[in-house]
Amino acid sequence: MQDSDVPEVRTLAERVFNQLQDAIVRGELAPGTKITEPGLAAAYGISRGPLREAMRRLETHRLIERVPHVGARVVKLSMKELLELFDVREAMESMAARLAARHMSAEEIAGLREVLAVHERQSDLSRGEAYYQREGDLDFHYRIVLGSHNRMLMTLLCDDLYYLVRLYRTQFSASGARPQRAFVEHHRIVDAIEAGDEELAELLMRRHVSASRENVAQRYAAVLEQEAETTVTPIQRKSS
Amino acid sequence: MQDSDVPEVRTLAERVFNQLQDAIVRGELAPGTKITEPGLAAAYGISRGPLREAMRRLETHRLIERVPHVGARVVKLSMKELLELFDVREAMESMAARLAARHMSAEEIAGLREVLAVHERQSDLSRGEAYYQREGDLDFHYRIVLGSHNRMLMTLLCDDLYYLVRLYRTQFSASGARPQRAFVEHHRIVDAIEAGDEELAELLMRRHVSASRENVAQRYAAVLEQEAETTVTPIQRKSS
DNA sequence: TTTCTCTAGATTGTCGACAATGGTAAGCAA
DNA sequence: TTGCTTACCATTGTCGACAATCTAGAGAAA
Repeated sequence: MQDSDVPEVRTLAERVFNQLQDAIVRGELAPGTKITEPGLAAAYGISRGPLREAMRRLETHRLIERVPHVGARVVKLSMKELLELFDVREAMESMAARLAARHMSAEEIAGLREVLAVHERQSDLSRGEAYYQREGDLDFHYRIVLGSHNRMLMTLLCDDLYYLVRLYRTQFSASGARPQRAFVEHHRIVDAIEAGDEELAELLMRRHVSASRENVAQRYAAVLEQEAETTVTPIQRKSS
Repeated sequence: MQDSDVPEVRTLAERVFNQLQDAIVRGELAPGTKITEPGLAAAYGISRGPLREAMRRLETHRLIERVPHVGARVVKLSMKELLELFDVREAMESMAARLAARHMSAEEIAGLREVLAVHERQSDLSRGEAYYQREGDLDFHYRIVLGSHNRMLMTLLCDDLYYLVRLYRTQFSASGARPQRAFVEHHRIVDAIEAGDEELAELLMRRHVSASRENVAQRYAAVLEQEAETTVTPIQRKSS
């Protein structure tokens, strides 16, 4: 309550890191944009010292890529990397679901159910609006990871990978596109967790992530096909 | 061959980061040691700028812990965190084994077999000497991760977690303590990979890591019991 | 004797300037 | 015209100094 304009972050570098992270994830800094230290330092009104620290943190979060003595640029995400990300998520989130089934308290499970209810209500209100749904989806996965009570898993997934997931979603502007199926799967996962059935929770989460992956891969193949039709004669528009 | 004294690393910060990483993993910097920036900067003969960058990288690798305006200290590892690490490894390495069974080339598999052969030979020479064996063990897991052909998995496991694994091994000075069983399991895993049997490779790797975890947990319980006997009267040796 | 406060020291955060490296484009030769 | 050389400029890497913050210890009051 008392941290309205009192800086809740203790250091300049941290504040700038958060701002930059937000700007990148929201797409305000386009992928591939070159980042120059004096430029950004001036833009945010700070020195290059804290800015470099913020950039270093962005690099470890894989939001920018740096090469020594050359510079940094916002990550340009490839479909190959997106599919890699799904494999990692499948491995870690299925483990998280297993641990959640083992460790989650009744209160945590109730909170999880609440998230699903809110999720469902909003989806009723705006069926085509994917934004809330996606945030709700991330919220769901987020809470299960927290329920694993495994701090290392939490850090890896919530602090590192989920920002990448959001970035992918904005860059490919790809909605989940399978809302009702995801609903059902989410509920089944919570059921398994509540029953304390570790094996089932793990299996269901694994299928859930895997299905998302297949969905993305399929749509990607479709896009590729479409692009192949429109770019069979790319020479004619090579240069002006 | 030509990089004898020509710096293979492009920047001071990177070199110091590597040196510090080594010092911590080898135990030269004891866990819990307070890190002061002026002190280390003087020790390595560099300014605080590059040193802070190196420390930031160490922090993201979880080798040191920092709190703003207070300072940094070498991580003090708890058994709870070690067990958490095993859970994460189980999740990611089993996925790596699955992908390795799908993607590894004949050359890579041959190299993997070679590692096992060297491993076995050294173990014959010095049965009690756990050092080579452990390095060989890490080499084995390392190569399977590489065989997954998943860059994100490689970064997460090889660049981040494996340094922690080494740190745990030096801090707890705990050898694997189940050499012959690990041998057999390693061979079975390679067999499954060579056969392209994804499911089996994943399952075997999962059991392999899980068995390691149980081994550690069991020995930890034994240590706890032993400590309970010897530390019922801890006051007498409180200070010198 | 114990506890609280306050001061002093040290440490971290931030800044501006200098040195080193890489990219770029102009100029020259073939 | 094309290819290479070279000089310039922008950007990154590094350094030392100042400001903000925290910790420890001395001293006073209960």
